Amino acid sequence: MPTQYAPADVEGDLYERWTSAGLFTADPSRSPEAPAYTIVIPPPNVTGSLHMGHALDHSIQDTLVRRRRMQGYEALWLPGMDHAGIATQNVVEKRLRAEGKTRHDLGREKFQEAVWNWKAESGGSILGQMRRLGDSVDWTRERFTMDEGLSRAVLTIFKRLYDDDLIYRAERIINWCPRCLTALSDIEVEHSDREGELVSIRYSDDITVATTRAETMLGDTAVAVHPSDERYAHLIGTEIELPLTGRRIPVVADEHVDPAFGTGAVKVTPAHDPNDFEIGRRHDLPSLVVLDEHARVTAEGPFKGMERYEARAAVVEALRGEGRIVKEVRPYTHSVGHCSRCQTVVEPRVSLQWFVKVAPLAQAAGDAVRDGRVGIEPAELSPRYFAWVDNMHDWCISRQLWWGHRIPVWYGPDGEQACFGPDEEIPEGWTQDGDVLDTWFSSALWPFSTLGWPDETPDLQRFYPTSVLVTGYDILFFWVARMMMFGLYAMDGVAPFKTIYLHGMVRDQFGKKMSKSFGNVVDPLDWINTYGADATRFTLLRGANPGGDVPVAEEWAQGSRNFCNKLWNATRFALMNGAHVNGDLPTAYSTVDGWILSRLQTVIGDVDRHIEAFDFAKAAETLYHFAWDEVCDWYLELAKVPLMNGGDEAEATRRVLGEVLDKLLRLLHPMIPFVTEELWIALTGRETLVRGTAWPVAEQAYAAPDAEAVIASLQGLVTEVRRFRSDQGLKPGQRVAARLEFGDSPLRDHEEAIRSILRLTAPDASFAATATFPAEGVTVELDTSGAIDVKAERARLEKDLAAARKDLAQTSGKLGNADFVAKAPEAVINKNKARQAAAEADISRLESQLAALPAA
RNA sequence: GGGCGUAUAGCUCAGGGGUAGAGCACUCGCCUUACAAGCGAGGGGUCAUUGGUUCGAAACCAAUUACGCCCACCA
Repeated sequence: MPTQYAPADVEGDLYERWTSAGLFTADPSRSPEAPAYTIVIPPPNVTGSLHMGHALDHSIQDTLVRRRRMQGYEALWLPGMDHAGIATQNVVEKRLRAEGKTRHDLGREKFQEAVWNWKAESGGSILGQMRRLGDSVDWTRERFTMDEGLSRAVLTIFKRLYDDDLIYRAERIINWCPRCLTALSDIEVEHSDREGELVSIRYSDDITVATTRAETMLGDTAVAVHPSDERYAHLIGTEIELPLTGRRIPVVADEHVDPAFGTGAVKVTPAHDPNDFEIGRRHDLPSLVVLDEHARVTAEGPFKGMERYEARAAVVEALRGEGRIVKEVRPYTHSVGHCSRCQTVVEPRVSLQWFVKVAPLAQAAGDAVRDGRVGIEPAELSPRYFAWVDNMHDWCISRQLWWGHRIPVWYGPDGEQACFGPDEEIPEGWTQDGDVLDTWFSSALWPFSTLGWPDETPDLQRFYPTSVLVTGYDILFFWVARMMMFGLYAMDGVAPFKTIYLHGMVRDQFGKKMSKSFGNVVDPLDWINTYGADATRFTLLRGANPGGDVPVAEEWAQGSRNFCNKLWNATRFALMNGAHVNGDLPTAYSTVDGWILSRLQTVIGDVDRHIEAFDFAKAAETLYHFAWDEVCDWYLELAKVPLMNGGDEAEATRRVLGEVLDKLLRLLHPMIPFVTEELWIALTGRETLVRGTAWPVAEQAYAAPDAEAVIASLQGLVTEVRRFRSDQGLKPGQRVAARLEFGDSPLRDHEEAIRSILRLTAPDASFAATATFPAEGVTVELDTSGAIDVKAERARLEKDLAAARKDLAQTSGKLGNADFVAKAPEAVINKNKARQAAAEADISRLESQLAALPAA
């Protein structure tokens, strides 16, 4: 074995071996007594490539799934991709544009063909990247939202919702993207503050209104005031003449108007403003559409054909010419909606669209979490979830796109409309609705459509509901809430998952969001290539504190790589020394062996608890410190003595060392599968850790608090002497003669190990002790050849003395306080008493040592 | 306008009513026979501010200040 771990030499081979042996393949009929464990992967966009967010998301899921697999669960991690309607269509259209074409040049069918071709050719590169990460997904079950099976699920549920009157078509005001030329749902609109101009327009002698979108006045069909606003009471029910148009519009009274805002009078444009649309409905006002799908003015007159911003300026100019502008226009910051795909300012627009009636579905989705059938982790995010499901507007599901599931509604020659299921025959002469469904409609079915629904497949029976949904909190609304709605609806009230685990966003080392424009984006593949998949995963998992975002930095990936290398060398050392896992653990073993076995049990329990609690940072941290600080820094060093000596004790230690590494590698395997698999095979000579290898279970029989206390004491002594050696400038490898007096300290059995670890030799004829200090009940005299650094030694003693005095003052203060003695728990009092006594002893010892020190 | 959250070492973050922790960074010394991707020893924090509860507060409570995020149909 080389002295350094080279991930590239093992990762590809191992992954190939795992998949070709079918180790990730779940089987619904295998071991029916074993519980099922299911995770469906959040399907990445077919246009996408692996970014750090995926790497985090997948590392978490893989950790959960691999652990369950080791625990004997029939574990399924189902991969797949999303067709990502608008995003994918945009990409392909962009490619067409490069050839000077639009999708209309191709026509609908040819365009779809082009998208499919593009998908076949360059889509799904993320799947290859998932292999690089080591995702233990079941490739035999890969799905795509536009697959035949999943499309059937889409049509089936559409039909069912349609028949249940939960889907309807209506003319409503919707968010319209004038660039993508399609309707958008509420959550596809991102609001951000934008500088605009608020202009006040005198509509009549009595009424002035204010607006940031002056061009919409061309579509005004009323002016609204508050019903109890005395200023306007006499005008309610009258009509005024709308400037520039000559149209007469009524003055209506509506509760929505805030009399304290502006003039208390509002222009009403039902066709182009959501509020106004509602006012219009309440007062039966006409909706006058004055902007087309490109947001160009359609109203007859001088503005016709102008683009919206051009029209805005022109309208203001014209009004100014008529003396209608009150005061000057003033800058005004207000929130404006942008298309989440292309950042174009969204134009609210009345049009005929399809909607899901969400009230009953959202109610069920809320209840499932409220009554505890589904848990949200971390729980702090539940209020967000409730706020959303409890206030959700009807969901606009139609998109004026060509890439997606076409709405399964046909229109007959005589104006009839009917929804046909996937297996129904379409009557002659009927034409299908031209729109496609929102891409989130099909993703909402993902937890069961991927398992074969609507058919009662073995997969569906065995693996639904899924165990946990792992995703970023940013798509709680987009995806999670909708899966809840559709899952509960389609699966007779059985929620699609038992737990929703929401992780944070990956950020850079300063906590900044990764963004292309800021230039701080890290490509996980770069890390995988440089440091290995395990190091990449471990870095992410170490940062995954529940409820927090995950900062990462290149240096941290290096640290993780170093950790993998540490495991590599620890195992190398073990193999060089004959460690093995054959046969039962010895019944008799040393205190050192007993200590590490005892610590191992605690670590097993801790890691289990942390993973169950989705606390991957702590699980990783626990193993990192156990492996590095305890196993490598202490156990391996202490084990060297018996291993060198040979004999029965060496035999026992070889077995215990094998045991500790065996269990450690198993515990780490879900997080860092490659290096652990490689090392475990080398250590045990067995085939694989992935399947059929038990996840460790803590065994209380090995708990050994006495051994732990002895080793803690040994560590204290060794550290103390090392500190002296370091202060004295003694080189680590330099042998120093020493005399050790153990008294009745339990460390007396460990003299050989202590001498070995501290490079202490036996005193010879020339021995002249020049440093003496008791630590941990042991007196150590060191021969430093008469050349001790008095200044350094004085500094050391004085520092210790100051610390002891401070300690004494602190404890004495407490113990002299009657309230403290009366009210503090006994354990705390005893602890203080012990500290006080120790401090007193230290002070007298240090003082005499200082006095005995020769002058500098 | 609502909701949630955060202020702890240079950076990123854990912790938690009883002497302040980790990783990285930093200083010093080391190729000590698993590992220099390493080993050993260190330095560094009034735990945001102000009050309260308590024998004891960095931790609990309140207010303040400063950030962050989510939702929202303020013309």
